[in-house]
Amino acid sequence: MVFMLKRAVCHLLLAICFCQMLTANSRQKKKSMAKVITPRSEDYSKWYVDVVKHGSMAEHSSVRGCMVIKPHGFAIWEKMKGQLDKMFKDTGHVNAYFPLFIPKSFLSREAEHVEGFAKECAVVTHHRLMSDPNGKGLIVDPNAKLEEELVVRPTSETIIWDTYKTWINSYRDLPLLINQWANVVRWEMRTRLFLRTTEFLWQEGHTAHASREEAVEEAKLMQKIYAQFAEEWMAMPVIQGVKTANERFAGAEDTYTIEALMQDGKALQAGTSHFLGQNFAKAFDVKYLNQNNKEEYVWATSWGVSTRLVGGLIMSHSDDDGLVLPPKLAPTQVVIVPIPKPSPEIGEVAELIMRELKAKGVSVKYDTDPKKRPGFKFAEHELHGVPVRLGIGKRDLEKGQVEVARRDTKEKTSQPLKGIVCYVTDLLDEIQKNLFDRAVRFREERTTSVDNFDDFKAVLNEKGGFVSAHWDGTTETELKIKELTKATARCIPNDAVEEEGKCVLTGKPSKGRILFAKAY
RNA sequence: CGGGGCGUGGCGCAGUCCGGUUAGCGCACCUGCUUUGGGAGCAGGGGGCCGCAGGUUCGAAUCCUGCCGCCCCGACCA
Repeated sequence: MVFMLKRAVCHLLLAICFCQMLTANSRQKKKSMAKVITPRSEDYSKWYVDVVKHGSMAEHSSVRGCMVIKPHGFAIWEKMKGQLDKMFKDTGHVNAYFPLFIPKSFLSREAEHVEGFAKECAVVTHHRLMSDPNGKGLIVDPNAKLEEELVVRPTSETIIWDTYKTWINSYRDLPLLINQWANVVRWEMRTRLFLRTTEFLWQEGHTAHASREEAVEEAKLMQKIYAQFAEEWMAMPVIQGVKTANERFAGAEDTYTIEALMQDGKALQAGTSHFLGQNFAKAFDVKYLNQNNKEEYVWATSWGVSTRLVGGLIMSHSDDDGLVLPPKLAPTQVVIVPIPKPSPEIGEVAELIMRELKAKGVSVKYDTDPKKRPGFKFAEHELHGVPVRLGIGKRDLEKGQVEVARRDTKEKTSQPLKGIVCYVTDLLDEIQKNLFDRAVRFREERTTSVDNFDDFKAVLNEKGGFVSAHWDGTTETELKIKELTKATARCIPNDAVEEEGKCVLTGKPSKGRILFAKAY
């Protein structure tokens, strides 16, 4: 009896303590944790814009559809660019630069290519402005009309193949493996920060080869490189596959793609590599003399990834507290926050840690801003996606430890100062891996095989993600599916197995499954 | 191009329906003091042709007409 009473009292005490903790907690929350990010569950689009904004990635400019990439966002792009550029060069490519302007007539040389891009081109018609004779401001000088209008490049195949014509004469000039980093303009009707802007930054590789086989091999190689980059650096798992005829690049014989799945269950085409056959060689009359002194058209590829990848990066890992960046692409990998403010003692320890981390190639910052308090800094670095935060205060120094907070799981632990550098470098590796594994798990949960159209629709509506289904191989069916479900054929995966089946829509025979999804 | 929304100090908004002191509030900024282990408090201070152009009126951020711009949702696309 006494025992039971004791227990009851004990419970009561516990309950009271718990209550107090709760109130204290929620009071604190209400008072200090000003949430600036709309939760994903509430409004995914708004969440995305909030993360971009508060992560200091980019903002809308005063020009419709165009964004300003801010230093933090640009630093991430620069890291991506640096790694990709290295991978291109390691596989024998060199960089060059071709003009922003393309004569209008060039674009029409390759029939399908025009068809694909004509509707979204910005066109330069004049080369001079003048004061408005009727008042203030400037007008386009009607006397300064261009003889041939210039198109702002939506992609550079035409201007590049016009140039290659003069560069390629013999089989000795092949293969020609060139890449350019550039901006392009596509006048889209609807834009979204990073994912689809009127002007965007990208790289475009354009290669010329002596044989079909070699060109196909090149296109596939670049797909592999993109996939490797996405997975190892962005921690963004991708499906490698080939596009259906309908989704193919305008002017290509085959388009190889990497497709990623975003947290809202929509697919993102993250990079494409095209086997162009001899289409552009024929359109621009690019021939070479083979070893038998016979003229032949060259075989071509083109491949590109853009600042859209940054959007993919954000939507793969970030959460309701802001950006989450994979350590390999984070401009700052570790931040040290003095608690409550910088002091000589903390500074000494911070300098020591920084020196050792930098020696190991880790980018680290010591946040000495005296005007911001620790809590503010915590929130700010979380919004910016800094993978690891070290908190050092007087209590830590006394115990010879530091507080380690990881951004991906938001776990906080105290670690001994001794060996902290190894701990942190290991932790960065672990975070990189965890982000990738987490994204793979998410994609697996959101990839569903279906065998009839009712299930197909139900899966798309209820859980989204990739739907793996049989398809009869016709564009007609593909379009019908799109009309009925808004889902598009993302790709025929490279690792698809041969499997007899029936088309999910028409019931006609099919030899394998392909992936469908609603897409960005 | 259709549908919706918005335009007011650097940023975010209220005020507009129903016209009437000196156009408010929060954040940020400047000064000072007190603070500092999860977005500090107090006091004082600076900053506005209310998107543009006409009109109605004694009087317009507010009403009317026209224009411009941006965002969101769709159709087109990376």
